Amino acid sequence: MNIGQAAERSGLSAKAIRYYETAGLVSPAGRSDGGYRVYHLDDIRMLRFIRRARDLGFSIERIRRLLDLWRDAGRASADVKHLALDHIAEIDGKIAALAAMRSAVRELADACDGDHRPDCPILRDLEGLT
Amino acid sequence: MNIGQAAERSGLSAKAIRYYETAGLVSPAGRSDGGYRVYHLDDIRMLRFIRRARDLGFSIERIRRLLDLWRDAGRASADVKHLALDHIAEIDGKIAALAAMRSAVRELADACDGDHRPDCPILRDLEGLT
DNA sequence: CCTTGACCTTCCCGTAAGGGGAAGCCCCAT
DNA sequence: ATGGGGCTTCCCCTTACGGGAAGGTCAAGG
Repeated sequence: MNIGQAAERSGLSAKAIRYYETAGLVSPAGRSDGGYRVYHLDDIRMLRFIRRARDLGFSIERIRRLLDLWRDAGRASADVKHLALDHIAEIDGKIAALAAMRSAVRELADACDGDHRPDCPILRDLEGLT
Repeated sequence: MNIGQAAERSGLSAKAIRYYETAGLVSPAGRSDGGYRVYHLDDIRMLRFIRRARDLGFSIERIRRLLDLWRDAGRASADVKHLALDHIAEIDGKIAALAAMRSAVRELADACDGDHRPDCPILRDLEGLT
């Protein structure tokens, strides 16, 4: 099947599939006589794997390692778990940073009347308290 | 003062200051005879404003609007508050997305023994349940 | 006066993960 | 054979800068 069909069946875009190929995530697809990329069911399975991992927020680099483990019948589940825990730690870091910003902005917004007058604690904070 | 001093006093990098200039966030700095950018105390105040806003996660585009309001003596605090609330909504969206990923990955990781054996629910999930 | 070294300038490339779109083949049906 | 999709590669765009090259400027010291 062609890339359009592969995209539809995997839930990825054709652009993304080509990108994964150039990024070395998937090995170059075979080509038809006319130069079209050709995909088989095994490829679709791998593309769906990638899609699910992307949905879970895994980076391309980590997905590369997940795929390596997936293909390695002798893998240790500990290695997979380690990747997942690293990913969680990264997410936690991002959430913490966002939550800190959120509460700071929230406090400023709460202190702001939000009326037609120009006086605003938000701007006063940004101006600097020093 | 030169850009290095301005950077030090504002807490920004010289690169960032030049970037804000090309991005139209700040008006082009005056130049010395030798072509160096020259900054005054007012500029430092604005740069610190930008830095604080960046620390709070505001995008360049929103900071542009914040600066417009800051300079507008006749502004309504409601407009500033609106920008802040928009920002909070954006942060909330990101946090929600990250939290959803986190809990999904967490569940998979919890279900994984993490031993030397190859069997792993994480990979089974990524493979697709269908 | 000259040199050194720190500082500054512009310019270009790189980031993550693709999206958008152009120019040009390929393929199938009519 | 022709029309219209689908496919190809290629290049630019995104965020908010960081890194580094090539070269100009400035102040201090010999």
